[in-house]
Amino acid sequence: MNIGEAARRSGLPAKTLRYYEDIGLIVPSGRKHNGYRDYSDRDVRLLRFVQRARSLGFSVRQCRELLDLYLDHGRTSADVKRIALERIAEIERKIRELETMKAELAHLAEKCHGDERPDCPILEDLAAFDPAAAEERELV
Amino acid sequence: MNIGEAARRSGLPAKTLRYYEDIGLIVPSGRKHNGYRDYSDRDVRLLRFVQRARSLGFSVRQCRELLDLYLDHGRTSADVKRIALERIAEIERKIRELETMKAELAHLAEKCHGDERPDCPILEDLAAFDPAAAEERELV
DNA sequence: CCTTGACCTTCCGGTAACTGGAAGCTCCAC
DNA sequence: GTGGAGCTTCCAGTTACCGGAAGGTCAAGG
Repeated sequence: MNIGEAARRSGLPAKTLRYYEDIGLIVPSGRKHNGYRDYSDRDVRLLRFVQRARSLGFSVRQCRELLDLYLDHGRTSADVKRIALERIAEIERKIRELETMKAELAHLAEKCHGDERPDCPILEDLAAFDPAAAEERELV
Repeated sequence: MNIGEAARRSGLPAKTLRYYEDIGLIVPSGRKHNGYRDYSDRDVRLLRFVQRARSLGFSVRQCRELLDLYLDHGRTSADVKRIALERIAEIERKIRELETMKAELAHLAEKCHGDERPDCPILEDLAAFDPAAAEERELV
């Protein structure tokens, strides 16, 4: 099938399919006489696999690993689980980071009147930032 | 002062200071006779301001807005607060997205034995992904 | 038979916010 | 005067694509 149909069936833009071919992630089975890419049903299954993995936040590199495991019948589920747990840990780190930012911002926003006057605790906080002190807090 | 000293005092790499000059975010007050960048204490204060704002996850574009407000004594705190609240909303969106990913992954990882056998619910989930059905779920 | 429009091709540039590195100049201490 | 640290500019690479230009292909309709 043509790239457009493969795009529709996989839920990915045609541009992305070309990109995945470029980087060697998923290369269509062949080309038609006219030079058009020819995707097989299997190709579409792999594309969907990657689409789902990407939607869970796996990087393209990780998708490649997962795809390799998927296609390797000698894999162990332990290998797959390890990647998933790493991804979970990564997500948790990111969430903690965002929660910290949110708490600091919320604290500042709360103190800000948000009126027509120029005085603003948010700007004052930004302006008072001392990297040396911040580093010490991090070391504690 | 030289770029190295300004970097130390602001907590940013020298490379970043050059980058900020390139994009016109913070341009050092002048140059010395030898062509070296010359940062003033005020420049360092602005660099710290940006460093702190970046650490709260503001984009460089948003940093520019905040910096403009900081330097505009005719600003209103309402403008600043609006930017902060937008950033908070953005953070909350991102956290929700990550929480969803984490929940799905955790669910899959839990079902996976993680042993030496190849059978793996994680890979099965990825392989069974149906973009049409996923889209319908989204529309609900 | 020709045209029109949808679809396909490749290639190039841009995104955000830097980071790394090469080639070359400057300054200071020994 | 020599060595090393620090400075300069410029170019390329990172991630995962997206937008667009220039041009080939195909099927349907007049």
